[in-house]
Formats: sequence, C-alpha cells, structure tokens
Amino acid sequence: MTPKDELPLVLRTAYLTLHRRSDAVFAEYGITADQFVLLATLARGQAMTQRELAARMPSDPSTVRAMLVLLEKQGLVTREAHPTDARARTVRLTKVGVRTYQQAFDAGQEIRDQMAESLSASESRTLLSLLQRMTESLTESVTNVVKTADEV
Amino acid sequence: MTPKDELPLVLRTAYLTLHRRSDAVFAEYGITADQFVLLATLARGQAMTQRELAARMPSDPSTVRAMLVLLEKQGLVTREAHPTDARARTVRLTKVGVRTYQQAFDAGQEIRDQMAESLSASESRTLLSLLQRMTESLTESVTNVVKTADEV
DNA sequence: CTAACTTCGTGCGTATACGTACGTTTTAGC
DNA sequence: GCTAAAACGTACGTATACGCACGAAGTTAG
Repeated sequence: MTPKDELPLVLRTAYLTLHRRSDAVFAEYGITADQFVLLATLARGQAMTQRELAARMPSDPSTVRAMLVLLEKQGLVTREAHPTDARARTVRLTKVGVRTYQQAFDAGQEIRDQMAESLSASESRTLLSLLQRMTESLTESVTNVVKTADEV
Repeated sequence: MTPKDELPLVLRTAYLTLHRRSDAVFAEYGITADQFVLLATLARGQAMTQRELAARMPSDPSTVRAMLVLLEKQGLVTREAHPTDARARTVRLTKVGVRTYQQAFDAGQEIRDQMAESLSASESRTLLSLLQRMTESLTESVTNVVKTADEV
C-alpha cells in the first residue's frame, strides 16, 4: 500500500470529517456547511452571476441554483436581473446574509483552530500548498495524461 | 487570509475535484466513486456487518444501506443473515463484485498517477501524514476543545 | 429472570453533487 | 443582418450524506 493508493481515501475521510463537523456547528445559524461556502464566496466579490459563483465555489451551476433558491427563501441572498445580460442573474448577499455569514464564520473559528491544532504554522502552509498542487494536476491535464498513456 | 482560514476551502476543492474525476472514470464500469470506496473497503476484510462497513468507509449507516441496496441489485454484493446476531447482516463481495472492483481499481490508476504527478514521493508521504493528523484532531476531541476553550 | 439500556438495520425527510436536456439570449462568422 | 455556435439559467433524474425516529434483538443490572 503506497501513499499514492491511500491518498484518495485519506483525502475523502478528511473532507467528510470536516463537512460533518461544519454542518453541526453551522446548524445553529440555520445554514449548512455548503451554504456557508456559498455565502463566503459571495462575501468576497459582491454581486456576481450564478455561473461565476458556481465557478468560484467550485460547484455545479445546477447545484448552486438549488442552493440559491433555498437561501433566497431564507432571505440571505437576492437574485436580481443582470443589468446588461438578459440571460444572467446577479446574486448578492442581503444584510441578513452578511450578518449570518459573519456569525457563522466566528463560530467556525473553533473548527479551524481544531484542524490546525496538531499542525505547526509551517505544516499548515505545506498542507495548503500540497493540496493546491494536487488539485491543479487533477484539473489541468485531463486530456494530457490520456494522450501520453499510450492506450491500454 | 491565513492558511488556517483557507485550509477548509482548499480541502473541499481538492476533494470535489477528485470526486468528479473519479465518477467520470468509474462510470465506464457502472459504479460511482463512492461505490468504489465501498467495494474497496469490502475487498480488504471480507464479510463484515453494515455497521462495521460504515465505520470503516467512513460513512453514515443509513447512507451505506442505500448504497448496498443498489449494489445488491447490480449483483456486486450480497447481504446474508449474520451467523450469531439476528439483528445484523453480513455483507460480502460477489465474484462479479471482486472483478468489477479490480477493473475499476486499474482504471483509477490514471487518477492516482495524476494526483501524484506534481508531488515528489516524499511530498506524497507528507501530504498523507498531514491529512491524517488533521483528521484526527477534528475527530478526537470534539469535547476537549470545548472544555479548554474557557467559554466565549 | 426481567427491566433498562444499547445496538443493528430500516424508513423518511432535507440538502448536495452532478449529468443531461431544454428554452432563451448573446456572440461570432459570414 | 442573419444564421450558427456558445453561454445563462432552469428542470428532472440519480446517487450521496446525514439526522432522527422506530422496531427488533442483544446485553447488562438488579
């Protein structure tokens, strides 16, 4: 069992563990872990189209739409007509949305602290950087690898 | 923006990227990325209860049940009565299940290679180890942290 | 031996995640 | 300017992910 074989499973376990803890913490504010990610994405870069939002999260546009419908019902976001593009919708945080996000962010500090608890500052930076590189190699060359694989 | 703040989002992006790629590759074999994880868990430790399986994946028992119902329909697993515990069910891979898993594992090599592409062997080990430590600190002391946090 | 507690699997409800197909609008190419 | 291609949002179907509540069976305390 090489690290290469374990990496996917360990990554999965790490993410799901984080997700469960986040859902539990954010529930108090009436939002889910994924809704928090959406709010956070909106919080930095006010007003963007649903497409743009989906690309930044990153999530599927149809998933984002479903989330927006729920968040709009809760009054945390608005979806106005786009000023120049009649196809698009401009998504924006409401005041309540901003406040809810800030409160949830503060509550989430507990989780972020705990995550970094057993890691030194330098290890945290390393982990961040390795994860980003891994994600990039998984994203970039979806076709490259197939081309160089020389067919089975 | 400290690494601590970014870590959750980067972890999420890494996992979702992996998950999407995996689903795409495994689709050829008629299984999903998560079903692959279930099969892999069964493949090492033949015959276990649904509870045990859920604990090892890790996933929620009710989620695992839903997955097993589908996999049983496809003939990849069986759920027999437990020999001594009338409450429990013993889950096992069928021959087809074993073969499907092996084929999917081989196909997944492409992804595992690509993940490790931009990482040295030593970096892969580091990433693995840091992820495991992070997961542990998130798991272990759900109560500890609260106790030592001294109340806000 | 029985009552209380725990554990196993199940059923139900909600939220995500994505693929695919579709209608509408915008952009490109000529 | 007009048609073809691309982009935006939507609708629908399937699979996860989990929480919660429930009945059945096992374990423990007295």
